[in-house]
Amino acid sequence: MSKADRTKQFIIERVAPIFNKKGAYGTSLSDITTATGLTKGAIYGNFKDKDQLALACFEHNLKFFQKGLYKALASTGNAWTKVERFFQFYKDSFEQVYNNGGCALMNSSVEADDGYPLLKERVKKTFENWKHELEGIILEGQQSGEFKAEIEASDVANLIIAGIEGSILLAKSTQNARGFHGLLNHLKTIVEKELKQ
Amino acid sequence: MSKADRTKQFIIERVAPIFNKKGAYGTSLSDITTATGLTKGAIYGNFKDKDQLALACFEHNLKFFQKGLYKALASTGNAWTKVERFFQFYKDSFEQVYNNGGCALMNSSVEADDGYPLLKERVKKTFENWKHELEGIILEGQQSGEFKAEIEASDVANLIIAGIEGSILLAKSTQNARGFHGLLNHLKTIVEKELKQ
DNA sequence: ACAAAAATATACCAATCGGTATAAATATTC
DNA sequence: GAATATTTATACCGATTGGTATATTTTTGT
Repeated sequence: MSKADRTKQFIIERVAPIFNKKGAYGTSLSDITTATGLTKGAIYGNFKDKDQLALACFEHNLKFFQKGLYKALASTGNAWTKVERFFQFYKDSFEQVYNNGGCALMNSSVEADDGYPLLKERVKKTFENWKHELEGIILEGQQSGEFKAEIEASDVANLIIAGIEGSILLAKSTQNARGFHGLLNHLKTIVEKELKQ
Repeated sequence: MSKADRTKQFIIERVAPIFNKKGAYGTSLSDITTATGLTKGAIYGNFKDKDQLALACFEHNLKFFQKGLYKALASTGNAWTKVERFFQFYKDSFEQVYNNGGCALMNSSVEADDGYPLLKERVKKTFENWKHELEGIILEGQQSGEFKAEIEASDVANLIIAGIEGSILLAKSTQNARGFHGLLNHLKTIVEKELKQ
């Protein structure tokens, strides 16, 4: 790993939480130099411009979620266990998400929605990918006879995503972490009823 | 209505959608003067500073939702009809919300979350008020025997809010309006099952 | 350890930012 | 319609913005 690669990584790690909190527009170059202790020269030596750094930080913030998703997916056990592990991941990491500025996907979506076409496309793809993975688990459960055959996997996947994102927004807005866990439990119970035979 | 009041209103109406789309940080004074056709002098003659204008625009954007909420609440009929009308309001106005930059409450929450303490507090209060109103309908339905006595009104209110907000986010991010209506129907069915005797 | 290459710091740029003092123009009141 | 009060336009302010050319320092390969 070259010096440049290490510095790149260092910058991303320091700056990613700030981008998530203040947004790409809201974070200034001086925010970036202060947070890293580096000068503009170093920043622009490693990233072409602010947009590219913002994109790299988005990917970094997303990795956290993707790891959790794939860990749940890769877990042994039946389909419901996987869904359950996925919910558990959100329960376990809520505090960290809360302190990191909230869900990076939601934040980026809101900021990119009416501008930033590149980031907007990345957000879209990530949501679609997320949905696709959840759908996969549900279909798996249907094929094994664990879940009801008549339910629409796509609908339940959407419900889970919308429910989780909405819960994060509500909990963060009202500064109510306990409410988040209650909501997630409620959502899990609903999904369980919809899926299980 | 004085000239100033009319101008204030004119500015708010022109600028509110821009604030909702680009955010308070993201909207510049030149955006504002371009959108209104007025000069800085006129803007600052009617609003103390950009923050005050941003707050006024937030209130304006919110009025739209509040009107829909209270119209559903004030409607005649039993509790479930009110809940149903509330869902219907979101179905009816989704296109407009979509074109206006999404849910103002979500957008403001995301931007204000780590900064803007004044706006953050307004967002929090609005969510809490929203929840309180929904809770009221549910309790009303429980008292009349229309809804199950054992369910927790607060939990269902939270679920409705989180579900709707999450649905807006998902639909807007993936540019899938049909998905929004599907999600809302799904959510309504779930809520119906939870509430009704 | 030395030379070449790469990475970082410094000093600067034009453009734009939010905001204001003042002059001009427009409403309002009588 | 004239006098006054209010509203809007003009011209400017210092500060900050993202970005860059160049000098200096630090890695790296030998």
